[in-house]
Amino acid sequence: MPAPRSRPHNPHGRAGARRDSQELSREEHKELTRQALLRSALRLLSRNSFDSISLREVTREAGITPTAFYRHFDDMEELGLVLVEESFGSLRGMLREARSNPDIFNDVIRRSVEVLVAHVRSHEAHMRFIARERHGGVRRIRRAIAREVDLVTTELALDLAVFPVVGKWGIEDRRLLADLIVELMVGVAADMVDAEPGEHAAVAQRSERQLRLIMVGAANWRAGYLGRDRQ
Amino acid sequence: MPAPRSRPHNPHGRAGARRDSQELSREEHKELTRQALLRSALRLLSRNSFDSISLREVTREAGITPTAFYRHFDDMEELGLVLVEESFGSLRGMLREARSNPDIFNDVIRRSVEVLVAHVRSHEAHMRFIARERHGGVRRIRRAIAREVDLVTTELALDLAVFPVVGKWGIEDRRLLADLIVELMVGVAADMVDAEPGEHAAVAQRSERQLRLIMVGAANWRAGYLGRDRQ
DNA sequence: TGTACATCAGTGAACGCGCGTTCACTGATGTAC
DNA sequence: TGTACATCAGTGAACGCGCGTTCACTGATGTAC
Repeated sequence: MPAPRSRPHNPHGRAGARRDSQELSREEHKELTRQALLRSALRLLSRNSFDSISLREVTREAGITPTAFYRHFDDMEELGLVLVEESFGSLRGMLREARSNPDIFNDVIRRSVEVLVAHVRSHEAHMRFIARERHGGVRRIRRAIAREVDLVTTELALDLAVFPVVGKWGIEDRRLLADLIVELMVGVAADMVDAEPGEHAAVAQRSERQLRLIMVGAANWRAGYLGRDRQ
Repeated sequence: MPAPRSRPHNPHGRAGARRDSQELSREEHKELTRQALLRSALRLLSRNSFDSISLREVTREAGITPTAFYRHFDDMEELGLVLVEESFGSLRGMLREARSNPDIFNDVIRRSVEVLVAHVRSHEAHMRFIARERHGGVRRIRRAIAREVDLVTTELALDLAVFPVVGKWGIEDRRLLADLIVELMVGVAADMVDAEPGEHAAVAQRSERQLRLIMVGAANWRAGYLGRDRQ
């Protein structure tokens, strides 16, 4: 006869079950489980792509039964869309700050790369998810990521207005430049999450130099180069 | 009682079974089936990522039984690696030609973009596969794609030696530039396979202008910009 | 040319397994009085 | 403060299904004589 379990459905059990149940409200407890599901999915996504991980795997990893999943998300796709939001949540703020902070105005390029590198290090799983699913097999997730990348690009294009030379360009040309920079940044993030931690510095240095090359191009850009004659 | 089938295992049956069996050797017939498996996988990969399509789906699409798959490949991963080879096979030759052909030397940028765009149009499924699996969930396939992209980059870096200004750079700096260009090109291919055909021209024009911006950067590049002081 | 035999691409049944989703349920937490 | 009841996060059994891989097989193609 198995010993009776007084608390049969606390997924945060492991070590702290009793404390959880004594200290957390039902609402807080539910939120913890939700976070556990999201973290579990991210963990599985570091080895597989989104459309190949299963609802059951995620719940197993989170320590709850498959059925309980539906208390938190309608299906896996909804969970995936939340992961997209999470992934861009803090990143956009940090990038904007890196560009606007007057202290670092003098070397925006180096600082922007540093911010990105730091973000990739501290949010590795999220960034890998973005790199993996940006062109992945789930249309709605691809679209959600494209929308977020688009927002970052638009913000960068606006911020470029305060820079010398580039600031005098039209918004369309600034967007072209912003698009190029963002594409490079996404590529750098993708390279980093796939590289050994020891290679991070080399990847960062390479991308910084590439970014400088782009800026040299921008600084020496004349209307003719851009094919304005076609507009 | 079902009618007896005189040719029970010709997967190319559909319309031409009799002709196949009369005209093709066993070896040729096997090759046709192999091609059918590869094409079926590509078709499925336009909607899902590699690690979520199943061996059974591929054989169903190809019109053979699951068991027969093993006459052609050890497992799905081996088939995937063949797809990587196929995807880069013709592309590398075309890109090299676009750069070396003297007739087009005068506008290498425009012609390179045109070649890429034409290739994406005519090999859409292959290019989507590359974009999707470049950061996808199967390590060996990621590695195989990275190796191929690396080869393209190395070849471009070598060919850049014959260009004015850039030709005088060291191989490392040329590789940095080549890497930037290839990253942009891969991004363009990924954008195109995800875009409506009607948007292809706009994507191509945007990338051509971005490529010109990079070239302006290269033309005006001085050692100091590159952070040579660190080497 | 015909015959006897070898090869091997493709078949079809079978296996154990993990999947997503349903359902009625349990029992701790929360609320009304 | 205590009691009776409502809520609802998580349970566990059950379902039908598609999966990868095994196995012994079939019969057309290929080869030796």
